[in-house]
Amino acid sequence: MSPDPKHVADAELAVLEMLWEHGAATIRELTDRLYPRGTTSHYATVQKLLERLEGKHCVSRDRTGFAHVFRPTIERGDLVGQRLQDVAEKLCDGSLTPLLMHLVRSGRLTVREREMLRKLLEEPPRGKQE
Amino acid sequence: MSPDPKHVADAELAVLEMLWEHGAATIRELTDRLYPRGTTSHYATVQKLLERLEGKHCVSRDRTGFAHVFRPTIERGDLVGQRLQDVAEKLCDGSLTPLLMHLVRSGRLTVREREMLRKLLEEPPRGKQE
DNA sequence: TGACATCTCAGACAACTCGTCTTAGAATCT
DNA sequence: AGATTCTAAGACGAGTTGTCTGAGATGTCA
Repeated sequence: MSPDPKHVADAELAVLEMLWEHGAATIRELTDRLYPRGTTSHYATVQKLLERLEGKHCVSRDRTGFAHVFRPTIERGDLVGQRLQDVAEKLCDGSLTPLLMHLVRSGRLTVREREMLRKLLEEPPRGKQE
Repeated sequence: MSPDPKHVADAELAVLEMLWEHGAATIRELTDRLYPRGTTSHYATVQKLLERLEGKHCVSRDRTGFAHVFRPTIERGDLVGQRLQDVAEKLCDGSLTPLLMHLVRSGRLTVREREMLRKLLEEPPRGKQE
């Protein structure tokens, strides 16, 4: 569906974080948060970043009002999944297994986290069959 | 100690893959593998990629012979770890746990992978081995 | 020994990304 | 009307990436 999951740059991500936190916001609101005491330039920067995020289908733009209102169209988890997939494709022939191995081995999980993971693994057998 | 884990680009990665596969090789050998029927330009390309990989401390160069011999100084797993850490830092406040959670929850794992993960979670009671 | 092949080294080059910034003009407010 | 705030369009420098050129050193061989 989404034709091209393009990479989200750092400054773009900072804007996205703000949107995740607030749900919806105008350029002005985002600028005030990201660059307190921000100048016209900063405003334009946020504007450009949002334009690019829109092009990457990461935010939606409501053009009905005077000032457009932006909303995130993806969640943090989506981005995480996309990046993990990237790593797997570039380094592991597309397989997520090596990532799993690495995470479990060097992720240094607490007892609590291990327990939670074990529970997660019991529940849904709705993975791919293969 | 390693001052800057710089990002390894795609073409550089292709060279690294060859080195992982063969252990050690000259520019000529790598060029012949990567660009069969390669021209002088391709040779120079591989040369430049190796130079950059050396700068990123991903390969070592043996200058004793006429033709230098290159060897990988990192493994695939190191690169995987580095990239996972990148994702964690950019998106999850530096913690690797959310990545693991995401993999388990997102249903992209095969039954086989879930089984492996379950086993991994049983085994080591605590701590890292060395 | 001289011709020639192969190597290293240094750097140019275009395309692209990224964060920033300027300008022009339209819509809104007081 | 005049000042403010918005959108839209694009320029800009810096950095990365993959490719390529040329010069000069070192090797091989008739």
